[in-house]
Amino acid sequence: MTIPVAKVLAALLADPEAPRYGLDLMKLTGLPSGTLYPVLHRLQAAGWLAADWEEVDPVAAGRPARRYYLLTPEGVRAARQALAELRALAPDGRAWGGAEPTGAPAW
Amino acid sequence: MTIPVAKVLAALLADPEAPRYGLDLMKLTGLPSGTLYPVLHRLQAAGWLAADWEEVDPVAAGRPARRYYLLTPEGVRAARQALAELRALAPDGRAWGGAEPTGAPAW
DNA sequence: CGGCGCTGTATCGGATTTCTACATAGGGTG
DNA sequence: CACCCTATGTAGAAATCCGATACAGCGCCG
Repeated sequence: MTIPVAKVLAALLADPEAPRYGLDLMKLTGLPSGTLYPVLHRLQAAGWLAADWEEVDPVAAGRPARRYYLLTPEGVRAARQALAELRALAPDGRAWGGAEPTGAPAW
Repeated sequence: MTIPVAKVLAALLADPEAPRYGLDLMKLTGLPSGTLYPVLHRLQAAGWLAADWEEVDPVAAGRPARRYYLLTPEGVRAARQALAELRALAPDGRAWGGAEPTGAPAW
């Protein structure tokens, strides 16, 4: 898990039913294409993400066909857990239990 | 910002007055030394972290001297903001506003 | 007294990941 | 025809992570 990957997962998880495409995710996450597309490919390879070409006539639509991405059921589970771990890492209050200060330096 | 860096900042921010040393942070964050020490060095270079050797006689103490790390005032501010951004990225509910589903694929 | 484990800090090098450019390709506009 | 927009994607350099390894001294055990 890296932060760009987490951003992509968060965007997809915002509405797990809604298919997203690359340019869409670039705007949602703020990631450049050179980061986003490799991430999407890796998520596919991991089986977290399914991809399909939009079935549209580019000429009629007046734009290139999009490649739509949707989290797999496994991807939804995994993404939820990954984000939960991230959340645990960045606590709101100082919930960082454990370990009293270990000792004072000489200063 | 990367996740290991965030872990270090979170550990230091749990009690910003408490000086921490390497092995301490390794246990708190779960990071291996090969990750932690470079992170600490980078944070120092960025001016977020101050470091000082413990002034203790290793023989008397029965252990090696520790190198204590403490967030600078700027480091505290920056760390708080960095963690706040991370938190915003991993929302609890689907607070991921903006952008309705952009369109439906053919499937 | 030799070996092992513990505390502590630290570097090296391979693998992974990020990001700045650039590439491609078609449509619309001035 | 030049230029911008949508859209996906690759190449190469730089940053980063992490397992392995290093070093050094102390204490313990047989």
